[in-house]
Amino acid sequence: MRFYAGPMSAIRLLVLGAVRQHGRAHGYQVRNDLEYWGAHEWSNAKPGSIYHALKQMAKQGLLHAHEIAPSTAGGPPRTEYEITEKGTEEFLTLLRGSLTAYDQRPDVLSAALGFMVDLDREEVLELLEERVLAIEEWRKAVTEYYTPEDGPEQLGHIGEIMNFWVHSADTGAEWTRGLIERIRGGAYTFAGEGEPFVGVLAEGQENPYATGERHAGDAR
Amino acid sequence: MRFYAGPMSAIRLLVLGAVRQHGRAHGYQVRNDLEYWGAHEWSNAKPGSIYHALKQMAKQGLLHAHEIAPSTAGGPPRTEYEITEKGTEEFLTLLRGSLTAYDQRPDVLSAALGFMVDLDREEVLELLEERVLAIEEWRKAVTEYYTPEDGPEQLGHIGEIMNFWVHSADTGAEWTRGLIERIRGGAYTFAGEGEPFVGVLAEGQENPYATGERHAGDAR
DNA sequence: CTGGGGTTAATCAAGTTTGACTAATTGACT
DNA sequence: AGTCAATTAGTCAAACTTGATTAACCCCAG
Repeated sequence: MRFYAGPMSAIRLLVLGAVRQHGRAHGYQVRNDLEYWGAHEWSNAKPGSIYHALKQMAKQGLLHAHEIAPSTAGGPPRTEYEITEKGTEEFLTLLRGSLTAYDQRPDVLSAALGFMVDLDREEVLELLEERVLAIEEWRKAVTEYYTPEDGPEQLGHIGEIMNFWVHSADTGAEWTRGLIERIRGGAYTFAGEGEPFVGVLAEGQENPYATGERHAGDAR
Repeated sequence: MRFYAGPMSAIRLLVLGAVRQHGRAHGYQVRNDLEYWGAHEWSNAKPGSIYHALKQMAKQGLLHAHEIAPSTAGGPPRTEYEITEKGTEEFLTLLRGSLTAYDQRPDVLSAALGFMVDLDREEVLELLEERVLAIEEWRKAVTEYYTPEDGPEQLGHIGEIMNFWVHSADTGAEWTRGLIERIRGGAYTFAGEGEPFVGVLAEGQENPYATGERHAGDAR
């Protein structure tokens, strides 16, 4: 059921999606877009990780690297990337998987939410319904497995750990149901429904959510 | 507000705590305890990470390594570790920080729950109250910062990302309040309250939650 | 016309995480 | 006596992440 073999962080999805929306993008542009979405707050989208992901995915044929174009706006020459056919497939696979699978890493779902409008409304609804089912199954498996024969008191305070997971699963499912309702009710503009929502910064546009001072407490 | 500089994963807290409970432990013992607590399901407590953490923390003086003792039960010779004074301090700092700080990584809180009984009941209550406050502050900062002047509709579907964080924060705070009530109501046995709950496997005791087949769906 | 500060863009070393692998010993079954 | 599987214990290369640093270029105050 795991769609992608390897560490399932959000970075690949984020970078692939950013490059895809631009058509052609260099690292700094990707970095800026992700910052615009606040991704540096809730995911590991830091410069090093972004450049690493770009190179790695270029090596794997998911991106095509256009060798150094001289910068038009100061700074060192830059490498531009375009998504390949294989990369697009990977993007869609990751996106569908991240919407469906419950792996309790909030960054993965957050990233997927940012790109969900790249799919059909109907498909997103199906995927989210599947997500709810996956959460419910997960919950059932966990509670059955971790309940000792002689009652849950046997676990002592350790039981609070399970309690916490289960609570997270339940509230996660509840939230997903809410999202399903909003989408079913006509919210947002999905693929093939006309003018898409613009989520990238145009060349030269200033970033209202620019980085710098942390503003959201200590949350990473 | 961040108590520990460096990647705030749960592994150091888990390993320090496991060694501490044993008094003296080798890597495999730690690995087994963490498995017993289900930590391999909800954290990065995999063999490689555990052995790495042991070595690293020994290098940093948090653990003292007793060089190779011949194994008494098969397998290659093993290195035993004891926690040092510095290590105990670090453990308590990490533990307090993990209970207090809201960094939305469920594994950190889970690990802390497992060790909370190593502190006084009163202190845990204070730390958890502080956690609730931290969550509320975080929420306020995020909603204020990410609300465009011309109304939240401007964000389009991207707003669902924030909505998701905020929902997680709210339900996290709610759960914490529930835990506070249970603890205040006398649940569990904390430091200095007599017979502590035994959370480690004795030498030779079989592990009822032994690893192997994944049982909890695809959750990592 | 120069040199310090900011912006653009990317690199690097150090540390961490991962999944797969190695290796030693026991015990059980031939 | 031999060997095969399971258990015990740990190592390793490859990949990933991080924070700091580098490097090119622009602007403009002095």
